[in-house]
Amino acid sequence: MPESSVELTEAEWAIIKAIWKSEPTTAPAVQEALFKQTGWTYSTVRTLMDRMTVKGLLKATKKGKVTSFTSAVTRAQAQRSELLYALKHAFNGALTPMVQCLLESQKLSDAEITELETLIRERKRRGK
Amino acid sequence: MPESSVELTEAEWAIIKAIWKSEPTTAPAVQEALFKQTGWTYSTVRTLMDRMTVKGLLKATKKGKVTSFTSAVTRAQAQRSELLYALKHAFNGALTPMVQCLLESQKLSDAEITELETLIRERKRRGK
DNA sequence: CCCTTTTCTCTACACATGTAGATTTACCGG
DNA sequence: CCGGTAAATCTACATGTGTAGAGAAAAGGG
Repeated sequence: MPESSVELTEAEWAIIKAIWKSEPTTAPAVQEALFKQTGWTYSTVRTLMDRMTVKGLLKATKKGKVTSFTSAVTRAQAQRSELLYALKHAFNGALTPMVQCLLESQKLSDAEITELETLIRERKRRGK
Repeated sequence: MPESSVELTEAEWAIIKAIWKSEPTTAPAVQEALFKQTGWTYSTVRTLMDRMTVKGLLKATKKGKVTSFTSAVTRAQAQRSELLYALKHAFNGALTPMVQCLLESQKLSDAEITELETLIRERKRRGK
C-alpha cells in the first residue's frame, strides 16, 4: 500500500507522542502526562483522542469502564509524512535545497556535521 | 527581531508561491495562474488573499480599482519556518534523525547524494 | 452617456480544531 | 448496599479554513 500519509496538528503531535512513550495507555494517564506542558483538562485530551481515533491515528479498546489507547501510526510514519509535507510544499520536492536550508538555519556543532557526513557516506555505500 | 515564524496552510502555500513567481500581482492574475491546478474561483482566491493580508503574509496596495499584492514574507522565511516546524514537532529538534529520515524515505540519485556530500563538506569548511 | 466586462465587496456556510463544562456511570472500599 | 471517586459521555462554543455566490462598482468602448 502507498504508505498513506499522516497529517498531525500540533495538538495531535503532543497526544501521540505521549502515547508512543507508553502504549497502551489511557486518557487520564495522557492527560496527566501532558498537563504540565499544556494545561489541558481531561475533557480536552479525551476529545482530541476520540477524534484521533475516528481519524485512524489511534486505536481504542474498551475494557470495562476504562478505554485503552494505542497508536495506529508509527512514529516513523508520522515523521516521514511531516517531512514529506514540508519537502513538497516548501521546497517543491527538491531535497538539496531543503538540506541546504537546514544547514543554514541551524547552528550545528562540529560533531553534528561530522555525523551528517557519516550518514551520507553510509547511505552512499549501502544505497543501490 | 526573532525571525517570527510563519505558518502557512496548504492553500496559502499555493497562493504565496504564485505571488512569489511574479510580484506584484493581482487577485485575478493569481486566480488565473492557479486555476488549472486548483480549480479555485476568483472569490476563493480573493478571500484567501485578503485573509493572508490580515495575517501579515501579504501586503496589499489599492491603486484605482485594482488591488496589487506583494508577499510580506520571503520564500526563505517560509521555508525555514516549515522546516523548523517539522524539526521541532516530528523530531523534537534533533537534526540528525531528520536527515536520516530524509535519506531513507527518498529514492535519491547518486548525483543527489554527491550533491549533499558537497553541501556538507562546504558547510564544514565555511562553518563556525 | 450607457452597456458590458472586470474586479471588488459582502455574506455565507460547512467542516476542522482547540478548548472545556456538565452530567452520567460504574467500580471500590467500608 | 451506599456513597465517593475516577472515568466516561454529551454538548457546546469560538475561531480557523476551504469554498463560493450575489450583487455593487468602476472603467473602457461605442
